Amino acid sequence: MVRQKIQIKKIENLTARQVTFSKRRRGLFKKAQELSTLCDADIGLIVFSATGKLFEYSSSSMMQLIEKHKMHSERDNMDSPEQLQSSNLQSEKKTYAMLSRDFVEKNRELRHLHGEELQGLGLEELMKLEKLVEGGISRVLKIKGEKFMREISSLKKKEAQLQEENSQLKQQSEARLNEVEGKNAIEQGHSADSIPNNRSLVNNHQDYTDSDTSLKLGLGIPY
Amino acid sequence: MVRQKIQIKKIENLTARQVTFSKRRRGLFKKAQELSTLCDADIGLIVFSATGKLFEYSSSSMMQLIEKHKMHSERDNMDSPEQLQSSNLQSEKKTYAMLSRDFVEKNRELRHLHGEELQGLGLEELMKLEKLVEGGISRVLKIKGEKFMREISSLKKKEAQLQEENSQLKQQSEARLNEVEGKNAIEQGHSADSIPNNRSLVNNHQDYTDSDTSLKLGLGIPY
DNA sequence: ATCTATTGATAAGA
DNA sequence: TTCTTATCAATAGAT
Repeated sequence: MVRQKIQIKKIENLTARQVTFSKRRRGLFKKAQELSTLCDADIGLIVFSATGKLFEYSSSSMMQLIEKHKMHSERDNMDSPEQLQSSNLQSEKKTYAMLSRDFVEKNRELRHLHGEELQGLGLEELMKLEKLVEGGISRVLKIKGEKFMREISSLKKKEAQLQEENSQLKQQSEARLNEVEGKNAIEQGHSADSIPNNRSLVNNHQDYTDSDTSLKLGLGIPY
Repeated sequence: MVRQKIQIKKIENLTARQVTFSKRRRGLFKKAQELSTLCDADIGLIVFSATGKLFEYSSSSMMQLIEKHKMHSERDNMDSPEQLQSSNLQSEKKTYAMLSRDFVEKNRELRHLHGEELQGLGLEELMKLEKLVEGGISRVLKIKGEKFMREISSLKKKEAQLQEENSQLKQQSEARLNEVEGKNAIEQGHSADSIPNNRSLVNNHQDYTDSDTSLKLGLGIPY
């Protein structure tokens, strides 16, 4: 189709045929892959060269694709009168058929809920669908709202606790400052370089059990 | 690849996707047929659209081709010692498993879109779901709105037509009244009990072709 | 393999 | 769906 247009008939020259096979095979596989990607299609392509070599492409699993294909062709052909097959096999086929029918159905519903393929529907159906999707979003929003509320209230609780702890720590700190100053006043002149109050600021609920502040702290915080 | 080069990724617009699917599918089948003819290759091509519709091409018999393919893949994979099960059965089992897994998945998604089984989901997932359902309802509402608009405009058109018809019928009626009165004036005394104007009000476009009113009526109303 | 002149395929729009 | 048209992509023939 280029330097000179070619006829679509078997290429007699072996070399030319092999070259063309290689080139066009690549082109074909590429096109198959593109179609599968662009249009979300499930594609299987099997090519046997004249020499019997196998080349294949499939967008998912060739096996699955072939099974799916079998189901389809069976469904199409099976209104024929000769069902001499084992009932086991028959029931399996029925199961397949039902599964695939159901599958197609569910897919359609899914696409509708996603807002696709709506052009063919009537006003009645669209309004039903609207109710359905509305119901869906309202429930989604409800759950989301509840989650947010829970998260917010838990955060508020934590905030309150932290503020409480904070103010109590301030009181504690001031109390200690007063205490230290008092002691310094009493011990004035006895030992000038003593450092009696280098404990950590928190984790001291056992200390000063006579202090109102420490008591509240120990009760209010679970961890 | 044309008016504008496109990215090879899923086409999001449904209509565009369907159109592209249709065009490229044809192109792909043509290329497959050409390769088969030119290079004497045995080719099978199976395409499932996103909606589950099957399209297929094969240069010989699809069944034969699939059998041939099975033999090849078996030779490649089955050099293991234990081929207790027929590969046929194995592949069928796998297909079952995949189908049912897919089925469960789709059902879960459906229930989520319906707003069910949301308790286990995290905030992130819920927000994604909200977007999804929002997109769905907005598309549903868009289509519904368009339908309503079309219906409304068609109703308005009909209303205008009916009003036009109405006013013309009024004119006609008055014209006839005048005519009758005129005739009565002329025929006064000749035959007192004649009833010359008891034809139906509508469906008389052939009558009074010399009357301006009737002429307009005949032109303006299509039925 | 690589190069290109040409034909073929096709995206966008009607 | 089908047609048209402007472009991009595939590829026949040569090297």
